[in-house]
Amino acid sequence: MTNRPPLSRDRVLRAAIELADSTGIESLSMRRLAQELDVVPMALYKHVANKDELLDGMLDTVVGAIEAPGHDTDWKTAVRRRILSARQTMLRHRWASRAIETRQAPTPAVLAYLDSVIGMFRRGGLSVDLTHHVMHALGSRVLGFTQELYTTGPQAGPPPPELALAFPHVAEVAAAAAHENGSVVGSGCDDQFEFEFALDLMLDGFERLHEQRWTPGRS
Amino acid sequence: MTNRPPLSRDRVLRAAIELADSTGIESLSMRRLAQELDVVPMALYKHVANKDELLDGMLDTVVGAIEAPGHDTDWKTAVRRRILSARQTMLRHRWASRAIETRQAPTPAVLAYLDSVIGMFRRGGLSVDLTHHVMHALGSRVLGFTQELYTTGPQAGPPPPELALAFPHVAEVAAAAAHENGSVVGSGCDDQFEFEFALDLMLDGFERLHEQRWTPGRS
DNA sequence: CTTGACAGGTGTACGCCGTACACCTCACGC
DNA sequence: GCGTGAGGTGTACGGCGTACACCTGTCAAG
Repeated sequence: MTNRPPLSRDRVLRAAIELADSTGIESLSMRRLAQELDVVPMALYKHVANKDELLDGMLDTVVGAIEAPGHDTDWKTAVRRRILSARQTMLRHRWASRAIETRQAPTPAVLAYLDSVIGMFRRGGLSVDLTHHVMHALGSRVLGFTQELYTTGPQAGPPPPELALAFPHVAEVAAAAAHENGSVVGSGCDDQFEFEFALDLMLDGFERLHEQRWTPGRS
Repeated sequence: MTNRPPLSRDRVLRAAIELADSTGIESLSMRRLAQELDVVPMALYKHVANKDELLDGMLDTVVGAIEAPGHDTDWKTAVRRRILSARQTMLRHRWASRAIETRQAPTPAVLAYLDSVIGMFRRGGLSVDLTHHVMHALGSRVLGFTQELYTTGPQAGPPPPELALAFPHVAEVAAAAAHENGSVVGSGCDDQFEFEFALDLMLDGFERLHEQRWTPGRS
């Protein structure tokens, strides 16, 4: 009827992100999104496979937009900058953190982001083992919010080779995790160990702050 | 028809938890739950107000079941035990962590649990300020998983008095947070500060581990 | 014993959701 | 001129939460 611009996967994703930003992820429905695009609901399915795939696409778009800082400093401030940058992105799209946790498998953009952060630790000289546990300790704080990111799915021990090429740092850490505990088969990391690693790290930090009479003025 | 035991709020909650445990929270519907209880869907509404209230009830039930350890040790091991105990509970009900994050207001049982953990820090001598930031740093790790627990809702500055009576430690920390930043009105804590506090705490911990050549053998 | 109130289970119906499937339309290469 | 395929449409189905009117059995008051 009206002369509206033709749909495209990109336009669909963009509109979906905008809609989720403004009205919340829970009220993002295919029908509502179609209406926003002045189109019949089924038209969307010519551009995204289904709602899950739509969410994956939205997530990949926003995570892919996290800006990467330069590598011109020490690993600690580089990581700090990258994570705070991720946080800014996540604050702009508050539905994203929940959506990431809900997905069962990380999207390529999330994997790429993790790979880049792991790379920072490795370039800083941290061992593969330490880097692995450090990532668990950060949890989803690495993405600018807080929650368990590495769900212990039934993934096999060794990573498939094509993943190793695309995300070398992820693959390296995953391989080390598979070796560290005795069995080659199995989920690869000891959840309980990771949890206690992070917990003790924080409790030790709290204790240190307490002993040195920490006050809000200076961390 | 058959002589089945009469419904009750408790039986409904119990069945809902069992169903969520076995088939996942996403496939827990009022209709499915009613069918499990051999009852017509609308019968449930005589015992729970609606699905949200059902979820709150389920959450309160499982969080209320976290066992409280004795106070016969230092604060650090006491907190450690309590959190690991919470983790065991959360692992038994894997839907619970996601559900807690989804709720907008913490249920009474969650508040009571937070209050007890805050009490441990305070009894250990940590200042109100430090305790406040420490709770933010722990995030939802304090409940045995990882994610942001203290959503920055539009809550007013000073806590209502009845809350102060029921959860004195929560109230104390909330009051301190309201004072710490200049304005009495407003959300009470500086999200960015809390995030960086926790992030730096962990990065400092990582650095310390790296410098002392940490290996998986000993934390 | 009658009655009437009330707690608790029922049946129907509405508006939302995701999406399968058949269809229409129209630009474009042959 | 015509097939073909990309892209938008219309209808329909099964599932969801739940409003609302209804029925039924229990039990205290009269």
